[in-house]
Amino acid sequence: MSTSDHRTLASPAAARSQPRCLDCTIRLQAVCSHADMAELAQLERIKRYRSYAPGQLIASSGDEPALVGSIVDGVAQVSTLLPDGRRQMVGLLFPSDFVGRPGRSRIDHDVVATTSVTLCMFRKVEFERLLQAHPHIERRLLEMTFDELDAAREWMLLLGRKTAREKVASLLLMMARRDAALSRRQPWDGQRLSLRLTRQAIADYLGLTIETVSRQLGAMRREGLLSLRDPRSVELRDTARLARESGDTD
Amino acid sequence: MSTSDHRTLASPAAARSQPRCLDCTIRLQAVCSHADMAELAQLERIKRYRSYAPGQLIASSGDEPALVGSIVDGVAQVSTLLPDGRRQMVGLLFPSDFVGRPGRSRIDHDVVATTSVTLCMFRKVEFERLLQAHPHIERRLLEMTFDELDAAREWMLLLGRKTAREKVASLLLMMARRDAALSRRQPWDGQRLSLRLTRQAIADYLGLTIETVSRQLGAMRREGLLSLRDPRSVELRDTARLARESGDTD
DNA sequence: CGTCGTCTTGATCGTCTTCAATGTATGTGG
DNA sequence: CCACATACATTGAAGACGATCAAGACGACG
Repeated sequence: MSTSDHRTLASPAAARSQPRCLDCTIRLQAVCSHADMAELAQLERIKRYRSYAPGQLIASSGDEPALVGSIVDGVAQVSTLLPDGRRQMVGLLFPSDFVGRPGRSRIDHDVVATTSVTLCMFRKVEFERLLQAHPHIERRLLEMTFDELDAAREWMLLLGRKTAREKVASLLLMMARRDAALSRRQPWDGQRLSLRLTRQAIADYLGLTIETVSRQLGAMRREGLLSLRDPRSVELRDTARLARESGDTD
Repeated sequence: MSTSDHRTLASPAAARSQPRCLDCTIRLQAVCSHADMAELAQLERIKRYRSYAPGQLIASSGDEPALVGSIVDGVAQVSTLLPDGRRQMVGLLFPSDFVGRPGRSRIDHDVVATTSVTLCMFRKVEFERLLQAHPHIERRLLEMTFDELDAAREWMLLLGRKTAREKVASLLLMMARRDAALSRRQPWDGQRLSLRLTRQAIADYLGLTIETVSRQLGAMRREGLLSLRDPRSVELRDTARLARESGDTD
C-alpha cells in the first residue's frame, strides 16, 4: 500500500535563463506549437521560467493556482490521494506537457517534480485571454487534452485488468518507447533506461506495492528479460518477450 | 475475468423526429451549450438524429468514423479490450456527453449502447469546419474534455487503490449522485436507483469479476446498506454509511 | 416444458499484500 | 576514519482478498 509522504512546498528556485521561443526545445510539441510569429511574440512577452528541485511540490490538491505552463525539462508526477493515505499516480508529465487548467480554478491532484523540472509559465488570467484571442493555441490545447485522456484510459485498462507482471512490463515498454522515439526508433535489445522513479512512485503508478514491483523486476532479471545496472537503471535484454509479457499483444 | 462479447453492428434505426435545438433537452449542457443563435441555426442545418438499440455497437475500435455527436437520450459504454478478451470500461456516457474526436481519425475504443440511445450527430468534417469558425463551441468541447479527463483520473484511483467493497460503494454513490443532481439534491435514504448495467458491465467498469460484484451487493443487502428490488434496481438504505464505505471520506 | 441469459452462491486456489528482517548507498558528526 | 542515521530497495514467510471453477436459481420467451 502506498504511503502518504509529505513533501516540502518551498518556493521555486530563481528563474534560469529563458531561451527565446524560437530556440525552445519543446517548440514543436508544446501548447505553443501551432502558434504563428505574432502569437509567439505575445507568449514571449508574458512567459517566465521557474525551476523545481526533485521532490518539490509544483501544485497541491485544493490549490487555486494562478499559473499554468509547459514542462521544458524534467519529469513531474500527478497523483491523487485517498483520505487514509493510499496514493495513485494518474499521470506522468514529460517535456512539452502542459500543467494547469485554463478556465478552472481548483485543482484536485498533487503535482510533484520527479527530477529537476523547469517550467515555462504564464499567469493563468493572461493565458486565458490569449486563448480567447488565438484559437491556434486553444486548438492545440484540445489536441493535447485528447492525448492525455487517451493515456488515462490506456492506464485504466492496465490498472483494472493487468497482472503485476504485465503492469511492470507495460511501464518499462512505455518508457522504452518514449526514449526510443526521441531518435525515431523502436525499443531495441540493449537499450538502457533510466527509470527516474523510485520504487514507491512506480508502485503508485501501477497500483501495486513496492515489494511486488521489486519482486517482478527481480524475476525479470533472473529470467534474462533485463538487467538492473542499479535499482533505477535498466538494460533491456529481450524486448520482444517483454512486449509479449505486457499483455497488449498475443 | 471479463468476457469478450461480440455484439452486432447493425445499422441504426431510422432517425426519430428531431426537436429544434431551442427545445432540446440537453441544450444547456451539451457541446452546443455556449452557442449563440447564429451558431445554433448552423447546427440545426447539419444535425441528424440516430437511434441505437441496447447492446448495439455505436463505434468499434479501429473504425474511422465519419460522424461525431451528442448523446440526447440513453446511456452508452466506452470500453477497451486486451487481445485475450479481458475488457475494461473506460467511460460511461450520459445525455449531453459527446461521442467522437474532432481532429482525430481512428478511435481505439468500442462504444456500445447500454440502453436505447439517441444521438444528435454531425458529419465529422462539417463539425470540424464549424469548430474552426465558432470558438464558442470549441471552448465548450475543451471544457467537456477536461471533465472527462478528471472522471478518468478519479476512476484510475478507484481501479488502482480501492477494495472490491469500496469500488461497488463508489459506483452506487456515483450513480445516486447523478440521479439526485437532476432534482438538485444529494443522495437520500430510500432513493431508488436503476443500474441499467448488467453485472458484467459493472464488473468491467470496476475491474472485478461478476461473482465479486454479486457477492458485494449481496453482503451490502444483508448488512442493511441497501435492498435489491431486482438485480438491476437498488434502493439505498444508508447513504451515510455507503459514503464511508466508498473510501473517499474518513 | 425446455432453453437461454443473467445472477447468485459455494468451495478452492493463487496472486498480491502485509509484516518483518536484511541489505545497500549516501551523508553526518564525533 | 568510523559509528550511526536515513532513505531506498530487496527478500522471506504468512495471510487475505479476489479470481476461478462449478452448480444451481430465476425469469423471459419460444
